[in-house]
Amino acid sequence: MKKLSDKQRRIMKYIDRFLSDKGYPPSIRDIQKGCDISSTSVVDYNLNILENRGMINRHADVSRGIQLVGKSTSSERLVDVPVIGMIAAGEPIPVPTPDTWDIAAVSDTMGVSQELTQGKENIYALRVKGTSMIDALINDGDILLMQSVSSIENGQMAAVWLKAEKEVTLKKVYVESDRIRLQPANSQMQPFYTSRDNIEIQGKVIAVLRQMK
Amino acid sequence: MKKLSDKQRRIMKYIDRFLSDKGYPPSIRDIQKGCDISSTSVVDYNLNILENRGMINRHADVSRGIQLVGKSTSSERLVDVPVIGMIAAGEPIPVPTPDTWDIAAVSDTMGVSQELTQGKENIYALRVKGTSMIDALINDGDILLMQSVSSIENGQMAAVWLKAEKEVTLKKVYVESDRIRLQPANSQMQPFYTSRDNIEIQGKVIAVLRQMK
DNA sequence: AATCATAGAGAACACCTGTTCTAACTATAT
DNA sequence: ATATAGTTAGAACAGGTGTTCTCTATGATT
Repeated sequence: MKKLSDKQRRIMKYIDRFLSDKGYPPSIRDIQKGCDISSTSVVDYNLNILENRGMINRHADVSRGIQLVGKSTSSERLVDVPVIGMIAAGEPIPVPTPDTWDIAAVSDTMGVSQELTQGKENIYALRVKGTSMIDALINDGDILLMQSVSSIENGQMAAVWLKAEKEVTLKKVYVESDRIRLQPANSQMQPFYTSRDNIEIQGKVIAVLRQMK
Repeated sequence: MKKLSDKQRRIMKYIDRFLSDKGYPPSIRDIQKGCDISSTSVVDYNLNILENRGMINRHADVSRGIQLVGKSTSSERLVDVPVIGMIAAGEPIPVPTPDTWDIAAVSDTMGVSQELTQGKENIYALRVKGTSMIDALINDGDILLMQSVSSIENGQMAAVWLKAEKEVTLKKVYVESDRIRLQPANSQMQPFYTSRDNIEIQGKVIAVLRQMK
């Protein structure tokens, strides 16, 4: 794929800015003026190239019928996730309640790109308190994106409640013939074994976010 | 504020669906057909009401010049960040070039919530290759959000190139009287000391993203 | 020098589209 | 019944807008 010309890049940029600025796409003549191009036909010419490259979609005979591909109309790329509480070693994690999913009823939410949630449903977030999950490469203050699920597949990272030990831990869960193997994310560390009825899956870990101060 | 009429609600819904469907706003006549309204003037009439109520913005004499208010802000909450390469222990990290910041010219980008970048400029992303940064609680496959800066403050996490050792490491950097202290994020681990002219700050770490499979 | 692909200029056409005007039709209150 | 405000119909106008056509310019290749 050949590189875009300078003019084509300017046009892409202009459409993008115009769109997020005004909420509707520019006309050919808007682009002409905005990018300082001499003729509408030149704009048309370059738009056709951009369409062939798959950068935009054009709708014939529709005024301002330009669509930026990949920019799936803004709001769908951002998901609001409820932050329902803390997670710490010694206490069970907060469980999502029915009105957790009603963003309007939740006090604390955070915006997350859909690339991160992969379009999954029933996502919530937890703040990590304490350094007890260092072995999962998770630090104090990190944020966990969790999915509320009834069961998980082998090898997936989950928040697991250990009944006997009365603590929650983040591990990759493997069901073996007669026991459960809990494997830390840090592969240098040893797995932990326990019985099937000592554990309770509290949620599946989708992603970890850490923000530096 | 009086309630919207049934027709006005239908129009709002139609504009919303049309917009997220096609990426550009509907014309008056699109709305007329889509909402089964008898005349363009009726559409115009109701659009004026919706504008007075602050539900939409209209731009005079601009075809498809309808803007849904409230929807425009969501795109501003998402930032597109260029992913400019890999980071591994034994090699210097890719350096942002002038056209790195031109999203249209970069092949790989990812959407990130502005809550994460805190509105900072000059943000780029790196994929982590290998497990050499376990001591910074960073795993293979993680994504680093970096900021291109000329200097950093004491205690901030940075990607540091160690000239003598010929490797890059992620540490909190402290300038002490006669030496540099590099402190791992994992507080259980020992700091590393080196001389001032053995290091080269390659970027400031803004955030870490980890996605589970 | 001749050829060809790529890019640009300018103008004109035909349709799209916002706007406006007039007239008629409700519904409610007087 | 009368008046008034709110809503609807239909048509027509003027300018916006995508498209197309012809001609020109540039630059690499033969």
